[in-house]
Amino acid sequence: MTEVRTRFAPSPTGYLHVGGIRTALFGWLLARQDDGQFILRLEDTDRQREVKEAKDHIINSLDALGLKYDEGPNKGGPYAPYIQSERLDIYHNWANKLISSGRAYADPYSTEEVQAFREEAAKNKRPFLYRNHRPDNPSPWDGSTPLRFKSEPKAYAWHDAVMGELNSSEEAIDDFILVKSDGFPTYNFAHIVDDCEMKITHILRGQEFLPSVPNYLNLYEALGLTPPILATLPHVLGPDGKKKLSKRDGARDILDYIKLGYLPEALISFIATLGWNDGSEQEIFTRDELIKKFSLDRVGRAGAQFDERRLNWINGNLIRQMDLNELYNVASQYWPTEADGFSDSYKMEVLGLIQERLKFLAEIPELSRFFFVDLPLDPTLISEHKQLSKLSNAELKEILIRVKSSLEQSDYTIDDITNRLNSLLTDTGLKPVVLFSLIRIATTQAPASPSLAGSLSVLGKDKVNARLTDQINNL
RNA sequence: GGCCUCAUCGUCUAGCGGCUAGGACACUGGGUUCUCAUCCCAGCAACCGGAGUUCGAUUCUCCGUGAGGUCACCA
Repeated sequence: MTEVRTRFAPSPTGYLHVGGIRTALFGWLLARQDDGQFILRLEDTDRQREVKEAKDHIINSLDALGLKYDEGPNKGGPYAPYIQSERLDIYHNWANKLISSGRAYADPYSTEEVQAFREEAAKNKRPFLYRNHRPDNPSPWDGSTPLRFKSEPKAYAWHDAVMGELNSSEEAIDDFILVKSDGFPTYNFAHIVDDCEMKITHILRGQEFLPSVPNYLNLYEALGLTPPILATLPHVLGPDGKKKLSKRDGARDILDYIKLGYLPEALISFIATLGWNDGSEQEIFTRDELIKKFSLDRVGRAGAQFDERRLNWINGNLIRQMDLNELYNVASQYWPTEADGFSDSYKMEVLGLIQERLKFLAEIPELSRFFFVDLPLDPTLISEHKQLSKLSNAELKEILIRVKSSLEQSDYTIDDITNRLNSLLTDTGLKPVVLFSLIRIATTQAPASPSLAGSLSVLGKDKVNARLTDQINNL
């Protein structure tokens, strides 16, 4: 058995979204689990749509997710170059083979003429097939016109590693363009040549290519090649649950998720389980588990809707499981500017308190700001509180004064603060909802915060005192 | 319109002839001395329709229906 060689072959026309990454991930998993090779190949044969920065952006995206490729641009390998625009002579060699075997010919028609054929077919409600207009005696190809494949229409039945047994009728076969008049090959031609040259064993790609597969099979035959294993991945659907996820409809750049503080491991697990599972009731998989367990025949055949809420759950789950030091390291760029100048140990304590409520790292500022800066007094926190609003300012003030005098004597360990809070509860006879809510509001001025004793302990005596005083003076 | 693919809770899915159709996310209710969150418990919620095969169909077959994809000198 030859080693597994999979490839991810995006065209550098923009960023990568969840759908594209999933194709890359599955190929990567296949290669890793078999100790094979994962290849990145850039399919830049459309010079109009090419975006300059896209190449680096794609490479950065794979890198951010830890999907390292063994061969590809910036890396090299035994079948370099891995950028199609640098392989033009290879495609022309293969094209010449087809010309000599009589399986390719110069397209004699202008774009307008072909368009006219197409419209005529549409008017007659007939499917348009270029081969119905195939010229009898085409002139030799001089490269100034498209080179077309001379197809041999027939029905096909083939096996797809995901979809199972597929078949097509001869209407699916047509004379498609191999080489464009600008000398660049089409995807339809170039990918077949490259996959052969690069010894690719599995082709993974989206469902949108399914209607073209019969044409590819026809071309493989004309070239005398055995097709690799074909695997068609169903689309990842957008939020509406119907159409495939697309940049046009606002699909997010995968790097945006990274910037928001989604962990690569969470993204990997989430994306892998979009259409795949191992049959057990496990919900989250580590990278190693995926490598061990992934298989194409357990990939679902229906499109899967992309649901960010599930991603949030996975990410929050992994954040909670992380060791605090480890979390602190990955969180370093997410602190609010107000945190500048605070010590690592202080920030680490803050992080420890908010860890369990983070869904993604970019939430750190809103959840932690009051630990670093005194927020302005917000009277509505009291006036709109269903219990506190019943008390007069004088009563509130009296309670806070007692709190303050007790806490002034605390050593500010969590245990001591907890004990003092409990004593205050019995001494004042107040219900927890009244006493604790008041203290929390006075010391944070935030609608939500971590546990009271923990927050007070981290804030420290000076800040707590000052904030209590401020609240008392403004009642 | 032709060709192709798909179809289980709102969402991701398990199921590969016999199950009270399972799990998770989300949602709702309750508990954990304040809030938000975590955690625990409970609840809500699905086999697109119709034939056929079979003792028995979510599962197999066919026909519908619905959804999507594709019919480029884009990939």
